[in-house]
Amino acid sequence: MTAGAFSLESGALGKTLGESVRSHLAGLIIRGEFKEGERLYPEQIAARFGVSITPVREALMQLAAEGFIESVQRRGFHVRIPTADQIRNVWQVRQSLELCAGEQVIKRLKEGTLDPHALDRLDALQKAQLKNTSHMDHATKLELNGSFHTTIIEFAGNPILASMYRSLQHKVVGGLVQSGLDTWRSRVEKEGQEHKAIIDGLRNQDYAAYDSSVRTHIARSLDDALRDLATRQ
Amino acid sequence: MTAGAFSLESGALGKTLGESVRSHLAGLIIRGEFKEGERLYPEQIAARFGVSITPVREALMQLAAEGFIESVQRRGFHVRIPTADQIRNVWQVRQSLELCAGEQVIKRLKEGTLDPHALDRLDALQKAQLKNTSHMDHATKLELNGSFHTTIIEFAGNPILASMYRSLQHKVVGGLVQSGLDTWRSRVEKEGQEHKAIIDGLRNQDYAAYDSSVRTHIARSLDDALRDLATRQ
DNA sequence: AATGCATATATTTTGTAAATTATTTTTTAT
DNA sequence: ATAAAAAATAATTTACAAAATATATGCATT
Repeated sequence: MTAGAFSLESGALGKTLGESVRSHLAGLIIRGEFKEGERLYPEQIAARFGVSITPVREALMQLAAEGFIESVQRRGFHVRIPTADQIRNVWQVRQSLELCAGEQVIKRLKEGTLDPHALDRLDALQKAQLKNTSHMDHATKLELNGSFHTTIIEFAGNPILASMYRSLQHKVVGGLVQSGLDTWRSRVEKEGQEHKAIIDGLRNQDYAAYDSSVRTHIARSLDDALRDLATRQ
Repeated sequence: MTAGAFSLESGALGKTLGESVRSHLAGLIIRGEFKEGERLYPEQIAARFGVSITPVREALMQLAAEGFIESVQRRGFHVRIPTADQIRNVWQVRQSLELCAGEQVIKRLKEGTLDPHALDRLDALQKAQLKNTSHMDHATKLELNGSFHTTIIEFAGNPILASMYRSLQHKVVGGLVQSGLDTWRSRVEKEGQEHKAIIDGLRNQDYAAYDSSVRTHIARSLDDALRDLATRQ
């Protein structure tokens, strides 16, 4: 009877309260609303959202399982601060999964399970990235960049691979840093060329070419990520 | 079946109740105590363990996040029934991660970060697998088999890779089937040879050889897994 | 007087029980 | 036989209680 008294905005359609809290918090973390290493107090969050502690706790544990935040026994939840080694490790696995995806995409192209026109979406993404970089906020730029890789992963047609890749991305959201615009612009150029090489590898169904362009791209991307991390300190 | 008391306190030092319940349940699932697709009722489990529902729910959600079981909104928790496609997908990612690990292990051997004697542990595991297969229960056999691959993953020195590999293994525990002893014996022979080839690839620091022996092994292993699945229906 | 240890207190996490909400099944009426 | 309504079942959430940890305070010792 006292139902619907709370005002936890946005699509709470058939979702549980814990789920709503989870997606809200994930959004806040991605937007960098919390400082790195900041502790998240269930009680405060509960008060902020106008719900009790249980669903908040549920959400926090879920986020910890997904790698968004870190949970220490009896010592609460903290926003992850990835170390250089962790970033290297994530990039290493990322490379492995992207190689796996490409191998699969090429296989599917060859056996006709995947329409070659699907690759046009990659072209579109690559071009969208090259223009309009100035009036985009950090989150959008990162999202656009991420979409390119996520799309390739999706084309592999392996949901388990996709979910693994996603959870990998979550592990570093706390470490993504706002780079200066000048830095960004030169990066976009390189990234554009590298992405183009990756698309070509897929389109020509040439795994060797795909393999080497992915490795080049990942290596450069790792360098940038490590540089960003060092800048923050 | 016996509604006897489960001693959760055993060695529960520093662990929370939810954690104890989680590991107990994980053990039960691995041992095949639950039927495939069986629904897990929090209330029943709580009664069985003599605790309240909250820690049980916590454990179930944790297990769902790890891929042990499946959770459907408002419809409870179920033991996963992997489909043939899911098994294929898992094996595909498994292969990718094992290739990544091997590449890293060889790199570490070359740069001297990993002692070549570490590989002796793989020899030991391989030999242990070949003998004493008759008086081992299913779980032990699977564990021994799994250890071989897990050890290689560990040698890569990438905790994130290791945790991904682990969660991948969880995704199929519900689908592991008790094979007949005769079937098993012939399998062990093949597996032994394949594992030997994999070790050789690493020891010779020959990635191409490692790559092809892993692919051969995974392909054969996938065939067996799919055959097991088909046997059950 | 300063430092280290021990105890006490306050804060936070974890666990319980009960209430609420959603879903499924059964019953009843058309 | 079908559809609607009510009851039963089970998941979710809340509020409250307990357990555990960190922090602060005080006393003793050097």
